[in-house]
Amino acid sequence: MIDIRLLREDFNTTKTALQRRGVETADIDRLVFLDEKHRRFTARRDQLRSEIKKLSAQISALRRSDKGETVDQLTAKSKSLSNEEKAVSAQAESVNSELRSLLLILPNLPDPDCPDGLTAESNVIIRSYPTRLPEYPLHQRVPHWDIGKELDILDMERGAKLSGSMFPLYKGMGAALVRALTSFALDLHADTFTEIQPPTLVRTQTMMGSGHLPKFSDEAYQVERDDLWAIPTAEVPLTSMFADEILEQSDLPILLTAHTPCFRREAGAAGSKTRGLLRLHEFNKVELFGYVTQDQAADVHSDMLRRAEELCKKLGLSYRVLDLCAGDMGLSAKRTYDVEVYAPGCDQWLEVSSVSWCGDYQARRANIRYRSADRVNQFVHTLNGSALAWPRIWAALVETYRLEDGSVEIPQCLQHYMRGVGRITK
RNA sequence: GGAGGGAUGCGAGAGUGGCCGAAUCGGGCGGUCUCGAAAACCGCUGUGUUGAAAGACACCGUGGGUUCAAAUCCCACUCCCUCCGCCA
Repeated sequence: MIDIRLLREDFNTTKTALQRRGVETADIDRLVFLDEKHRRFTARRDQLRSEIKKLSAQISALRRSDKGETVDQLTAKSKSLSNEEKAVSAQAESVNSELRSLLLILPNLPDPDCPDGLTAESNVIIRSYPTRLPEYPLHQRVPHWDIGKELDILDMERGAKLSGSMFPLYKGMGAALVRALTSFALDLHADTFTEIQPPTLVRTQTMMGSGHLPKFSDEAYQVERDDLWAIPTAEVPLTSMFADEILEQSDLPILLTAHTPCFRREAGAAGSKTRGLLRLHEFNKVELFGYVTQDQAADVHSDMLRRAEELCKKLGLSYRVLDLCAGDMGLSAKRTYDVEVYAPGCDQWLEVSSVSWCGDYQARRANIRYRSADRVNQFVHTLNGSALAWPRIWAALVETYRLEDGSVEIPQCLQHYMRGVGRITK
């Protein structure tokens, strides 16, 4: 969440920034109103508590000198103050809880450099690789769901039998391909990122830390019986890994990578954009994550983006990078770059990575700080990015590498991870 | 799943109703001493909210309750440890 003091101390700038993200004026005004009210109540409450404390001390002292009636008098007075304190506390608490719930669904302030706009149409393509989309011959114009069936490496029907639509089942070299991609990526990141294998079912509190709750509860699978949630991305456990901790500045940056399954309900999604592997309830992804100081954020952000792009390049896929506009970014982000690969078979650009700098928004929620050199505690900055989400890569790969005879070539860099197999044939 | 034990500041660990936000030791930081270091000695050293400041208030696993007053008493929960059972 954002620091409420920004609204208090620099109202106009903050309001304008929030409006760029599509926040209603009425909500902003409500926040300011509640903040003032909350401070009034807590001030009164603290004043009452202070008086009660003083009376208690007097009672304690008088008890020893045995002044019965004075003690009774003071006790009665303290009792009535105590009752008032309870009432005021309750009011303060109720205002606080409304304030907090509003704050928890309020988006982060966008980076000033991030493009204006409220919808995906305003996202800016900042580069394409290769600069011009190559010509794809007819044999590369077959969608991956057909290729998967033809080569018997993807069985969406049986996946659906087990779990419903949008749950894929990879088979044979199809399954090996996902595993190869994972190993390839993790090995590539291992130079600077520490590999983590986190739990994939997490507490409500953990989902709150990254910003996935309370606003997006409809998007997540919930294990109600045990009060756990299936993670929609490794970002969730990685964000809360250091929750409620104070790190040393010398520990930073902390750079992590994790391969996990990701679960998304994708409520309401249906139609041509969901065929095959385009949109799934469960998929695998390698994630990059960073805890950094404010000064380190920009470098780590561009390094993560570079890594996502590097993977696309090494896999020989056409891709482009988008600078997301203020209104299209996720709740927690200040600046986001998306990487999209081109899938010639289904003729679509597929988002395979989203690299975000979240400032101190998540750190504030999860209470993650570091002791700076001048011994002042500050919130860390967090960054996350996929590198990469495999099903769409899988799709783009089999479509791009399909040969005239219907077989699919395996890119050189992956063959080592696939027992040396260079081609998937019928 | 059953039985028991525990949770206090950076770490260890006292504290069972009233100057306890918390003894003591260790660690860290600063100083004295030293050519320098070690040792010794002295001092400082939790987090947050609010306030211009002085200050005030909150926090002793979490949430409730009792009381004029709770780290301390009561209730519920969570986590950790030990033993038994079960198990990839």
